[in-house]
Amino acid sequence: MPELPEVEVLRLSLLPRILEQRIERVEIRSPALREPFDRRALQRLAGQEIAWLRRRSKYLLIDTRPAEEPGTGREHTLVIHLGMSGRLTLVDSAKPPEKHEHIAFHLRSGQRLRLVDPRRFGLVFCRRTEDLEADRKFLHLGPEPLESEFGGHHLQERAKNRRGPVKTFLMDARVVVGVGNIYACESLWRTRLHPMRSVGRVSAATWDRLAGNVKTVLSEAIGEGGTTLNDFADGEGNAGYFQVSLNVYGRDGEPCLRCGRNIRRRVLGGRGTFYCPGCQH
DNA sequence: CGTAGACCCTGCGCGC
DNA sequence: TGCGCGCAGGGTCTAC
Repeated sequence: MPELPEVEVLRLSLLPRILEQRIERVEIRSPALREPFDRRALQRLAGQEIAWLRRRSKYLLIDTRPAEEPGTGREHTLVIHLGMSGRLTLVDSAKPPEKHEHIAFHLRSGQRLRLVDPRRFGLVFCRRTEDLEADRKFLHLGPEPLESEFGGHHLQERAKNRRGPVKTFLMDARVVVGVGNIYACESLWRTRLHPMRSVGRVSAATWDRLAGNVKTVLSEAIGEGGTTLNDFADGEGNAGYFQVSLNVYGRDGEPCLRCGRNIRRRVLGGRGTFYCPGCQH
């Protein structure tokens, strides 16, 4: 479900609704997602209040602080990754749990923030806020694509001494974070760049255009509330609209909107890859 | 070191 | 209506 825009949309929708809320109780309903829940660490969030919401890569970061005695250095951060099928929504606490509801944070408002994730590729853990950056999950991540440090020059530098198709490269979180399968396909289409093109045979000008298109596609998707294919929803359960703006993803066999040739699908790095054989080179 | 492939898991839509 | 198959927006680990 979620690439960077979906997580950002979720962050923005949840922020005004849970900020300053006290977490009264942590309800762990399953033993594990992608990794086992650390119950003790997660239970430390009970009694904390939500200080801010951040996003790094496709991780949603919920910063908390002690509801009493603030500034004592006991700030914790709840880290949530939605995997492929995760949905994080705010519902009334009286509402009965849904199938695959693995964890819920009961708030003072009488609502609970719950994670529903059928495929269980998601991840939830808790860290001291000050230890977060050093965590293995974050240590080797590339820059945020919407920050100024990301651009054509960065891509070109990282492509040195590397081989392989440009699409796989673009989806490598050590190169740049947040670009998943949908937005990689869309960015390459806009750049007229073939997903199989070797990274060693991409010009500086093309790296520039690609980086620019990554920024454009992601920004537009955030503006449209994300892409809802099956199940994405923001914190209130609202679907996104960017799927109507998709130019190649999922359009296998349909004519290219730019040149009319039929869009093709092939598997690259184990993922369905959509491109136009007529105008992507 | 970088790269390719397997794997984790459930649900859905399709063809038969 | 039911069954089996292929497919799915992510990341990590292993073998080479």
